[in-house]
Amino acid sequence: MSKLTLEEVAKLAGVSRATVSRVVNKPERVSPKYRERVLKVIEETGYQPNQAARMLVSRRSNILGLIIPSRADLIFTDPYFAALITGISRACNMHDYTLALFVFHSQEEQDQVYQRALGTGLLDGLIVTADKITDPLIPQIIARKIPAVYVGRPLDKAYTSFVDVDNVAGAYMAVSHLLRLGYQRVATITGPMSSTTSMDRYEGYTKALAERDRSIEDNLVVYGDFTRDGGYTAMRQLLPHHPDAVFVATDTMALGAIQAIHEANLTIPDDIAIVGFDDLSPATIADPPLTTIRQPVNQNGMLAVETLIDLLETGPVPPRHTILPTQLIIRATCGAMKFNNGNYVP
Amino acid sequence: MSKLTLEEVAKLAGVSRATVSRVVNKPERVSPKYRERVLKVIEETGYQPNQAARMLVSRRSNILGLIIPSRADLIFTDPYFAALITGISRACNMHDYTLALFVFHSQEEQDQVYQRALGTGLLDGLIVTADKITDPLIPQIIARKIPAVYVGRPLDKAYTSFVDVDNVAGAYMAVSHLLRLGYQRVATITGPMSSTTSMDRYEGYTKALAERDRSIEDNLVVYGDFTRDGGYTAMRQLLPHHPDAVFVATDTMALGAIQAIHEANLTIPDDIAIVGFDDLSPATIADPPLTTIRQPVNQNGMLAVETLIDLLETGPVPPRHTILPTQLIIRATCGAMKFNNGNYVP
DNA sequence: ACCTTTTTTGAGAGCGCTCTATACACATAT
DNA sequence: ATATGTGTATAGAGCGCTCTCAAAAAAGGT
Repeated sequence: MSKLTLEEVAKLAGVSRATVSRVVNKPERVSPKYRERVLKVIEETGYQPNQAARMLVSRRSNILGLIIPSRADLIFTDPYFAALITGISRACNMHDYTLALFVFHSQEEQDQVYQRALGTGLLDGLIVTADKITDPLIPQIIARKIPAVYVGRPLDKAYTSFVDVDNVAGAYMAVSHLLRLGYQRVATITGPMSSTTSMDRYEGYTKALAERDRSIEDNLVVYGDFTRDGGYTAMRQLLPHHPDAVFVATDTMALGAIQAIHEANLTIPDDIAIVGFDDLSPATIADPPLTTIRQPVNQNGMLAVETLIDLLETGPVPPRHTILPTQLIIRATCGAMKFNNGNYVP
Repeated sequence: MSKLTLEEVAKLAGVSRATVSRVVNKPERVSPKYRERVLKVIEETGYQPNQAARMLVSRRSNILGLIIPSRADLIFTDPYFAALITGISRACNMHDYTLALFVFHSQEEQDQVYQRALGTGLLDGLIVTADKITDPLIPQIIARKIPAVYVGRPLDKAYTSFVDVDNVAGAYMAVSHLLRLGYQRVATITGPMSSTTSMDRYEGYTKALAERDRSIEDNLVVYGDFTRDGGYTAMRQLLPHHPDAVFVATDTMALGAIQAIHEANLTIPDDIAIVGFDDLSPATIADPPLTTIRQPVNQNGMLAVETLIDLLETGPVPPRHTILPTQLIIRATCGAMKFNNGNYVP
């Protein structure tokens, strides 16, 4: 059996190459008679067009790249990325795009990986998690005019499209909830301040306090690093300053904080109340179950892909920004339940 | 600035297209004089060859596909896959291959995803997690003669290359350890028996018992599903039959089992001892810390990639099988520590 | 100095596809 | 009967690269 090409199929169907191409790409533009005949041959031979040839002329690969500029070992253990990748891959499947994954495991790998992702013209577009605001990646993407959508707000709004959740509002909601419940010394464990996500959540914290004329006490603000261990360490720093409630910027860190609180023989929420952020698996596994801010991570991922595909198909357009809402999920760690027979009415 | 092609670079360097191509691909076959000149132009212009054109003629894409035939939501929350993907992506980076990810979220998506992965000729080769032994994927891959390496032993050894850990030996080690410590009623929570991994671990369990002339008690064998909840449910089924030790086929399930034991107001290891399998994050997070079998997941992933690349470069060769060893990691749940002032000497 | 061998360069074909421009039916209008 | 239009098929160019093969240049031998 000779190599199965368009040419071959055309010969077998007794039509020209172009006709077969049309049957494959825009079947409605071929008369039913020929279309049937060609489809039959395709069916029989199991013909599938060569991607490379197709890419070469059409300049489209139907491959999207996902770049996650964080250390790979952190990425895959973090339930946030798990949910995000799930959403992204799902949307890719839905739209018949293939997903290529770009992560690096060391600083040295970074350049080489970026090169591969940006340089080869292999990818139609890029989804980038806008993790570190100083990452050299974003300027490169802009300079090369590669279609990209960021997950999370990058600093540069003018030249970038992104999808994000309303972190400020979410954090504000969390802290307001604690204040409303009467807590006096509301602390926060933030993420690394090199990410806009952390910045925004911190802003929500300050906003909620400011709105009630509370001042920010420096001792009650500790910087974490998004990991469980980081949350643990941060909480231990916080304990000597006797917070009666803590807004922890991620559920994963909250898990560490809870451990630190338990080890100090304090109870949650009676001695210290906790509100987290994310509402992913750690929130329900936590003991007691975590009051938290739910963010639609999965949906965010899907939306990023859909935005990107839209950008791809409609050509250069002004950057598009989508902000999804968050939601307060009340469980046991904020203490709201105990005020009202286990039913909290805001 | 006109389109940056080989042609263009050749013109700027005052050489032929072929020479530039040679500089890019096999620089040692070009005289230093020309090589320098061409490299300089490449440097200045930032030229990068078009992947599509390259693929078309060389029939190589430098893209590997990773197919994980499990529900996507399970994959990304499972620390096993986290470690595996980390290893795989790392090896891909090292060898300058791009990784494309193929997962599906529903049964309907499956076919379409397989089609995309197998049909388009886009991929040089495939890494497949040999999860479900009945998956239609493997026969398809064999039929199409697509270079592939499986992670985990597939049923068909004759036509497949794979890397795996020695699950039989690992499980045997775990159960022997428990028996040596004197436990009388050693139960097991297995994985789903549709996977060779689960089959092998169960075989190790039976082998250890048989070797000591213990019979397998049906009540002490419960089938789990690799999830934490599954482990919890399985343990609750087991409790009425009073096991004094349990070999749980994965750490994640062990987490659920531990929860069930605690809820029954039993203590670990005094009332029931536990040995897990994997030694990934759940093992150290567990309370008490989990005695388990360490398997080199990360390394396994890297090895899979390296085997595949080797296959790709050396052409059709007989299938290659690699089995990595496992290791017993003694922590608190097996009770070994308490026999000897916290120091276990086997 | 000339011929042979070896190394290096260049010309040209062609990978499999898409797409534009052109040719060709066939139906309808003149 | 010829002109006009409409839909549909084909011819042919070309996407950017690699690779073979022949030509040219350099090196070595007598």
